Amino acid sequence: MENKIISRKLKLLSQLMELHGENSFKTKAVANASFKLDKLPFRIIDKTELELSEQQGIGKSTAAKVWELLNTGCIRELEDLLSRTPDGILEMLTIKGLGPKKIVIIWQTLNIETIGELYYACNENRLIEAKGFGLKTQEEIKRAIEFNMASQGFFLYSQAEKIATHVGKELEELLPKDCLLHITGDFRRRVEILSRIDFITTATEKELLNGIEHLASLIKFEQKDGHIQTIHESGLPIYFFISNNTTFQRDLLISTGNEDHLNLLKQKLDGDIPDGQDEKEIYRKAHLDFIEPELREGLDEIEKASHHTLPNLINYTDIKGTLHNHSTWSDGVHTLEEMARHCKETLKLGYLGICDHSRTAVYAKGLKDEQVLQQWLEIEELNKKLTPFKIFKGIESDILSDGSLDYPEELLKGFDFVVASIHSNLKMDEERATTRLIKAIENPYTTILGHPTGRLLLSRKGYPINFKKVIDACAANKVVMEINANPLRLDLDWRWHRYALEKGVLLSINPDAHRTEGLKDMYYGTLIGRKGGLEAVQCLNCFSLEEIDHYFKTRKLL
DNA sequence: TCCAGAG
DNA sequence: CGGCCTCTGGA
Repeated sequence: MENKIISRKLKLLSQLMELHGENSFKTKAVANASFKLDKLPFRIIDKTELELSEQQGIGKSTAAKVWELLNTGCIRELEDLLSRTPDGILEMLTIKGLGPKKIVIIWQTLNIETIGELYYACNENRLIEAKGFGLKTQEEIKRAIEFNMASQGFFLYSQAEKIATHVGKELEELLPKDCLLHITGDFRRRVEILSRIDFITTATEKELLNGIEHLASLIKFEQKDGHIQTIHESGLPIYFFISNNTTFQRDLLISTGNEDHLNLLKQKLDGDIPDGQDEKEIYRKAHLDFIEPELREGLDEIEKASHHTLPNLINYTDIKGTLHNHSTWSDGVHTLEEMARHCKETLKLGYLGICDHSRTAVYAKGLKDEQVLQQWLEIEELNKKLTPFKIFKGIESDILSDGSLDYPEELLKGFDFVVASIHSNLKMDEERATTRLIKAIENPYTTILGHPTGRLLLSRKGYPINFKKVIDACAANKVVMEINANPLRLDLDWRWHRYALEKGVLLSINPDAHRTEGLKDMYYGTLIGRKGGLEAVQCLNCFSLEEIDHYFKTRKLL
């Protein structure tokens, strides 16, 4: 990913050089080299240094040639040019529809240097003045910019978590020992995408400011009424709310929110929210059971808390195994054995479901029919070696456009379980996408419906589906729904967990891991499952090895 | 991932 | 009209 962006940048820079009338041989050399870089494993350590690896079948001579091209003077000129190139120009590369060539044209003819100016030009109908741009392209670019703006300023929970942990730890050291510092706000409620992080503290404003000033990662700060606003170097705003020892628990609860939840809570209390020893006591004063922060969304949680029917939320330690993972058989990074040993030895899990891509997914080296049989042999061998740990024979079978799975029945029969998911033809309307999914759900060999909407948070909207119909179909056909635990997906969305659970649908927290480290993503899946109200007993991979083995076997007999 | 085809 | 750039969709 990063490689691609860098090589596109190099391409852009070489275009710019051409326009600036630099030595054309060198320009060509750089253009050539940067073109080849698309295919090379490389990494820029700083602006002047490239690291070329000899692995992955790239010959030494090719590597050396590229290295030389980029090292003999070209880099210096590039660097020079880079310093003269407005930041906005490079940023334009992030807009869909704009590559190096087009950006240079826009820059040269319209003198546009930032995305803002570009957007403005689109609105003023000026972009069509540039050669090669028509009304249609102008509209496309405008739409692309709008999409970028909409997702800009938002961060994935997983990204925010890294920042929050880091800042929290560092700041704790800088504040007086007896100070409380607690994460709060949307983050505490485990909202999947965030526009800022909130902390609350009992430190005084002076102590807090002093601490913040010593944190190099917080680039600017502003004092507001009752809180301090800062911006982390990543661009994520961090707010610090100042509380005190007497009202801390109440302030924590209020800053955690959300607004709907607080309003419902106030109704229960006939007025304002009181203070307490801890949040539990505050809820008790409202005659409510303690409500976990992730459930505080103003949905049915207050109701349930008053009837003592809140779910007993799942914990990460409830997870007994993992389903839906990839290996080197398809597009994974680690071998089946490495994945299995990691599960068994490092994560102490009882089983691993391996679900490499199926034959339609050529792009992901999907398994051909006979490869499936070979993989089964390897699984059987490994199972002997690793017992009592067990690898389940699974497959992530593509749901074709008409809703069918892409292996013949005789082969599907042989799997312990089948994850069915959509990877192609994502642009269906709601009706067609829904019937496509339902047909796959009705397939007797489908055990789990994989990432139901195909969304990628902050970058791709999923295909539109009728959630109720899809969930009902899963209930009717005893199909488990995946909570894809990849922090970019978290799909099924937590807002639909309750409905699915009420219908008796089991959920499964699946990491969709393509490498051993990816298995940890089940942590994010657990958090979002908690937010959705998931209990361990309703989660397929919280089943013990014996239970899940039995589940797969009896399910197939039905 | 790669290629043909469209805009 | 051909060539060019970039995106899309199918395999």
